[in-house]
Amino acid sequence: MELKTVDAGLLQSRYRLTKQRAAVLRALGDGTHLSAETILERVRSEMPGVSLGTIYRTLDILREIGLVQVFSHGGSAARYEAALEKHHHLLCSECKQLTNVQADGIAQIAHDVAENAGFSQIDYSLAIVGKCLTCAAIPKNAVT
Amino acid sequence: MELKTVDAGLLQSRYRLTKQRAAVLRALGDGTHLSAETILERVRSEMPGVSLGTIYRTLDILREIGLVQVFSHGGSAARYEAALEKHHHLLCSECKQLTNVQADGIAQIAHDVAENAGFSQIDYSLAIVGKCLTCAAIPKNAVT
DNA sequence: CTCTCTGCAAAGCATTTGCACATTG
DNA sequence: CAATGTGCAAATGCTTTGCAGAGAG
Repeated sequence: MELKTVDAGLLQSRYRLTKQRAAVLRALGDGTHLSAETILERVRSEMPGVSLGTIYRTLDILREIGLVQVFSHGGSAARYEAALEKHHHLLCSECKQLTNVQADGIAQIAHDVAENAGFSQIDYSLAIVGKCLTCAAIPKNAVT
Repeated sequence: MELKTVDAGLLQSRYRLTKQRAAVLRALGDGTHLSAETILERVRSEMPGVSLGTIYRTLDILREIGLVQVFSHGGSAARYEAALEKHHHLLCSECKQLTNVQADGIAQIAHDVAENAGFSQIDYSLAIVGKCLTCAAIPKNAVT
């Protein structure tokens, strides 16, 4: 992801390009599925004093503009990542590891269903949950 | 959904069939996408004094046994419903109304992707988010 | 009778928000 | 300079939990 593209995205919107927002974008650039807390740490490493509130506010704006994709499924903290290309998520129910996957055909189905219901501004996300190879190999009573 | 089936499900497990659990099952029987709070109200109408903690504990057990399906997407409260048949969800981003939809073809795709990754015990859920007809008709600056 | 469950209230966690000051364009 | 963004800390909302007494099998 080019930072210029990102900056442009921000600039085209009614939002200002601040140091903090640039830092959040940089933090997102080289990682996937980061929690707000992790992003805060990354941003603080180069800019101490940034607050968690700002991280959340920024992430929300970025999501609104379409630069960030959020994975929020189940009770735990949401995960954020740069919106590079549409993809879906494979989540291990045991170790909670998230993997990006392509799943062609979903777009068509989702749009059909949504348009049929009269919905507009359609988005969709498929979460596939299961037990990954590694976790499947671990006996139930294994001591961690 | 037959209550007997449900009871059997509970009995087959290591869990006891208490008045509260039966009441939660009854509350779920004739509704969809209920929040824990709503379920609490319903249960209390016939059994005052039940606590929210018990509702959550019960719902979690029912989910574990497979009698209840949970929809938990984004920040707001989770929604619970009896696990009748596999379906997906259409969520209005404005009014948060949830609708069940069928989406054939997803099962195949999800299984292919997951098996390809070596996953087992596969489950999946597709959430389609958009703006419903009603909300699309409301102008942005409408005064509520 | 023993083991599990419940109500209560407090705690926990992720996220949001009000406010006065700092910063951007 | 006017409008927007930020840090801080308190508030919120949903969910979980410890505990002592109640209930199921």
